[in-house]
Amino acid sequence: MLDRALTLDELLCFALYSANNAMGRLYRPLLAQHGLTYPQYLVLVALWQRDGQKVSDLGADLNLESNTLTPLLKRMETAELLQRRRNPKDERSVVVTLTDKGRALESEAAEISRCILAASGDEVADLIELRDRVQELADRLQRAK
Amino acid sequence: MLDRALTLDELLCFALYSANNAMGRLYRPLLAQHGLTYPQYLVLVALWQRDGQKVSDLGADLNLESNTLTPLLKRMETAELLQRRRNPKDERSVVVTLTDKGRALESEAAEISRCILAASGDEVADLIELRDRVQELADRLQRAK
DNA sequence: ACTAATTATATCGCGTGCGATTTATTCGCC
DNA sequence: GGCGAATAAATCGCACGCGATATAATTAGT
Repeated sequence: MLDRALTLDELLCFALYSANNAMGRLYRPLLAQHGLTYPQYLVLVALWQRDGQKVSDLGADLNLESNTLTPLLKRMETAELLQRRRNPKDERSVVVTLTDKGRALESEAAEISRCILAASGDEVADLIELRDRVQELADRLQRAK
Repeated sequence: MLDRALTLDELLCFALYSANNAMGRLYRPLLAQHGLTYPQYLVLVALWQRDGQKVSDLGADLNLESNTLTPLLKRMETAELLQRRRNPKDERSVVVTLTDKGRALESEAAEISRCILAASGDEVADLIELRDRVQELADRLQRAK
């Protein structure tokens, strides 16, 4: 019943940590061509799917809070990828909206995904199953909090 | 053959990103009790398995480089978890060795793993299979670089 | 044995993640 | 309608990851 310290290779958390870092290293040069970072790209993906979200909505999508999102979104606003405006109906919240430039990048995204897919090798069906299993784990860990 | 931008839910990279963040949030309070951060814990795991490694060896274990490891190891040295000494045989390299304090923490590690395991829920066999699949992916991404 | 190339760490700057706290706005209750 | 509680962002500080570069030690080639 687990009475010793596990090795790196035995740790699920380390596999996730390694895979996430490796994924980031793969995305970095592809995204840098468009002046994006990895989390900025994820924000764009969320906004392509549904534009005009509040900061807290984006936080729910990405499992992040304003302490991470606010500075990130400000940098993206400076890069003219999106706009941040106080909601007139409720001045507490801030609505995030894509600019033309931010929307235009969507057409480049498929090419990036193709590059990642190629590097991930393997059968697409296997990757999809892996994705779903990892996402289930993420959800379980989230709830365990 | 993938002619559109994927949604967040479709992205394997986002599943990994979420799971890794969630894992970190779960570990944080457990590790904080011992004054550790998540990557510091991974360094300890590597050293418990094999003490007296060079910085570059640790880098190979963890897939990190000196730009990340050097400051991290310095903080751990300040916390008296380990020692950093130039190798007398080759003054370019630095050998990292656990202190008694760093070694002593190994006995606490099993308890931490038990907490994480509990939060990960599910069958242990499933988690092991997931870990291996994620690790395979990490290796594939690493090689694709 | 000199020197260029290589190797091993270290340094620097930037963009996250996140705990802790603050500020601004709205809601709830009397 | 006034006021304390709740809600939404923002701010601050710290520890990563990593690209780019610098520094120091060793090796290789002649």
